[in-house]
This record gives sequence, C-alpha cells and structure tokens, in this order.
Amino acid sequence: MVKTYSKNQLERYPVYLKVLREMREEGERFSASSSIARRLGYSEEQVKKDLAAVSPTLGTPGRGRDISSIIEDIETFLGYREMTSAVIVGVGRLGSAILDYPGFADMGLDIVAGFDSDPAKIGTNINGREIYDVSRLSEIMPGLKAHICIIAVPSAYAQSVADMAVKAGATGIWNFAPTHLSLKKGVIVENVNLASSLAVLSHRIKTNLKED
Amino acid sequence: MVKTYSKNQLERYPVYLKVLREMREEGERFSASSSIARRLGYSEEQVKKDLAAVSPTLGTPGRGRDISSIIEDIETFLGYREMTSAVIVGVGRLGSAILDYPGFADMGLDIVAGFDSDPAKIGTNINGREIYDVSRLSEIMPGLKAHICIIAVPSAYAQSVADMAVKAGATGIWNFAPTHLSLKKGVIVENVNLASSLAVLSHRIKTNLKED
DNA sequence: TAGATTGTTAATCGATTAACAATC
DNA sequence: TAGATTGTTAATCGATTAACAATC
Repeated sequence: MVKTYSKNQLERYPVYLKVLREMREEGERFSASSSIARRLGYSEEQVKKDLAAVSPTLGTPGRGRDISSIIEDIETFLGYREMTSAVIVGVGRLGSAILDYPGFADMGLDIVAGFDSDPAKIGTNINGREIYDVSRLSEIMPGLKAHICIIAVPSAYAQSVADMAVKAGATGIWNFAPTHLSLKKGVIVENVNLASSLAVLSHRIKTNLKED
Repeated sequence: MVKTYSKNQLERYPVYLKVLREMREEGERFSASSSIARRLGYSEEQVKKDLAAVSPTLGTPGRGRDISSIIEDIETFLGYREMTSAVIVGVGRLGSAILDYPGFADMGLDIVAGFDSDPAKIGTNINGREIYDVSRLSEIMPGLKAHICIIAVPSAYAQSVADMAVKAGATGIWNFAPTHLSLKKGVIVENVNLASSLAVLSHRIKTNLKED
C-alpha cells in the first residue's frame, strides 16, 4: 500500500509549487483544484489527486486547500527542506550556467564543487565553489559527502565521468550530456535531453499545422 | 487511422538515433530490436513498435533492420532533414550556451538571430548570429520567417516575451524559463523544466535508498 | 440551508508487454 | 532446414477522467 508516483506526476509538483506561490503573492489564502487546473490546463481531477497524494493536510470542502499548507507539503515531499550535496563535472558554458543559477539551493540541492579538465579553470572559483582537476574526482568526492553528480561534459567523456562518479560514491547522476549512460543497477540516472525535448516540440508543431 | 505518438515515445527517437549511430560506428550493418533494447534498458517489444511506427523500410526476419535505413527514417520523421528557423530571446549564460551548441543544426533547427535587453549585448554577434534589442522582436521576427521562439530570459519576463513572439508569428515556444506560460490554443509550448527533472531524480534516489 | 469543493471509488482510456504466426 | 527476428494482435497494466457521497 506504498504510494507510488509516476514520472509525469513527479514532474508536475514543481509546476504546482510555482503556481501556488504566485497565487499566494496575489493575496489568495485558499485555492480550489478547479482554479489551479484552469491556470495550468490540467484536469481538476488530476490536481485533486496529485495534491491529496502529497498533502497530509486535508482540504476544506466548499473552500479548497490552504495555500501555505500545500506549498509546505509539496516542498517537504520534494525534499526542498533539507540540503543534499552534489558536484558538477564540466564547467564550460552550460556547467557554469548551472553553477550560477541560484534556484537549486531553494530546491535542496547544494552544488559544493566543480571539476574540469581545462587547466585554465582548475583552481579557480565559480560562485564560491572551487574547481578541481577532474582526475581528482575519486579522491575528492567522497570527502564532500556528495552523492549526486551533475554531468555537463561533452558526450564523448560522459560515460567515463559517470563511471568515476559512481566509484566515488554517486547514487544519482543528473546527465546533461546528449548521450545515453549505462550504469549498474541501483544508480539513478536522470537525463536532460534537449534533443528529446525538441523532438516533442517539432512534432507537435507539425501535427498542429496539419490539423488546420 | 492516423498514427499518433505519445510524448514519451517521441522522446525516445533521439535516443534510438544516438545508439544506432554508435552501432554503425562500431561497424554493424544490421540491428535486432533485442540488441537495441539491451543497450537502452527498454523492452524489446517497445523498440519493435517504436521503430515500425516511423520506418516504412521493413526489417528482415532473422536478421534485424538495416541500421542506415532506420537512421534515415528516424531523421526524416524527426524533421532533421529540413531546416526550420528559430530565434532566441535572452542571451545570458544559458542563452549563449544554446547559441553556441552546434548540435541543433543537425536536428534541423536553425537559430537565426538573438534578442536581449542588455545594451552591452545588442549589436554584437554570437557565432554569426546578430543580437537585436528585444523591443524590436515584433518588427524583426516576421522578416526572418522564424516560427519557433526559444525563451531563455528570467521567469519574470517569460510570459511577456512569449506574448510578443506569438504576435510576431511564433507557433512554437521552447521555454527554458522556470515558469508556466499561458498562451492561446494552437501555440505549442515545450518546457525545459530543470526543477521537474530534479524532482524526478531526487524522488528516485530517495525511493531507491528505502528499498535496500 | 444551499453551494461549492473535497476525497475516493469506479470507469475509461492509452501505453506497454506478452504471445505468436510469418518468413528470411 | 532450423534459428532468429520480424510485424501485429491480444492481454495487461497503469494513469487519467468521471461520478458521487460527504461535509464545511
């Protein structure tokens, strides 16, 4: 009887959070599933189910849910209220964009160090995070107590970086390289695949045009 | 009897492409669904269905499919063999990383111009693409025949940029800002939402740990 | 009280997996 | 020919939507 959450469902929670915070900014105190659904283009039933699945705080029939409570419940569910350490490998343009983005801290993700192979970058500091030689990954990572490795290196190096990271204790890989990684069971890989995202966009546009 | 493709399915095609190109590099000429499935951790049936859905070239029982033919068929299906023009709004760290990435051209996406509000960037050139003042978006975009707008501005500006882009003829929005956009029916929005991606990763790691 | 919205069970819809005849 | 793998139909599984009693 353990609750399970599909990938799609998990992806919706940060979206709810965003909208609920907006509603709170606008001065609302309570929100009905129907109003959230309308804003997001979701069905009302889906919103009800999704929120009930993570919120022990019950809603009030006739009035809706207390916005601050759901925000808190979603934040707790998503792990935003405790910090997890991560390292990033590859601090090129994309990697430094990630390091520079302040939002991850609010999501409970603390990127504590960076690694790169470029001598010009090694020893520097990006946003207070030291950049080390990637060859020292397995030496340094365990001491940082980081179990998430963000991979932002070119495709060709991604698999070997992932292998090193797993040896150094990574249980989760956030892969920004446009390539598939094979890792032993038990290691979670989440891919940010722009080619896939673009495929969806292009196909939808094409299909949409044909309909007219 | 028109074939339809789910979001998940569409997202898989670029992954197949990557693996098939690797197999070709390795000197293979034919591939069985089972071997592709094994590499990717997909089920064999899924691979068979996915490939059959986009490939008019039939496979050979007992031998598999001709790798070069499927590659060609997937590329055609994904629209990689004809160019579509796009503009990008916001050329900060993320925006310039996107402009700098050479891969999109191979996916049929031609980013023809950039827009920003920073006077220091306006009038410059990134990778051969002129950067214009964002206030001139509606004036310049129609002449570029670009119907896709990539949004890489801070959240607060994303909705108004999207509205401008749609007025200027955009039918597709590739949204990298961490916010939900509301647009009129018929405009396709595809979000690259790192918060959602991280939510999936974190939850999977947590669940995984509990299982042990 | 009446209206609105909750939480939840049942029905539907869609996607994935299993099974198998066809065939190179 | 026998083995392998195809393409496709049927079965299963899971997620979304519909329906509705409970209640503030």
